[in-house]
Amino acid sequence: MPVSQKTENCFIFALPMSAYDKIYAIVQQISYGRVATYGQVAELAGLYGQARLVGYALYQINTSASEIPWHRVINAKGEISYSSLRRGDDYLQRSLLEDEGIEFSQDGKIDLRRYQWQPENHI
DNA sequence: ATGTTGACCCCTC
DNA sequence: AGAGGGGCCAACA
Repeated sequence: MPVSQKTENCFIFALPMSAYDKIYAIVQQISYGRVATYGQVAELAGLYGQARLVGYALYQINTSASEIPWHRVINAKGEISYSSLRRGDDYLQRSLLEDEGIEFSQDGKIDLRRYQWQPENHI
């Protein structure tokens, strides 16, 4: 029984999903009080090397009242990615993370060794 | 149909 | 530690 290309790309999910849906599905799993990096989300979604796509996917949702914890995604340097395009949502992101007990260093960085989310191993 | 732009990442000086 | 460059690819003009 040959496996279709789409199914093969989608190692966690039974049905084919769009790249964005894969990204959202991963972000939804990030625990309270923890953070994941864009690259980490991409890789877990089966999109290795496409970290930029994660940023773009989150850009689509952060203004709407979404149940996706978009604020728990930061860059590989442990920083919030600031951009004027975000119209203040980047500053909101820091505030939301601090509300979850995450501490920032003086230069605005999060210690990934302390706060990075480790996904549960699935069988 | 190109060309440009990013909430990115990694490597090399 | 900071800059530069290549890779990535959907969205947009």
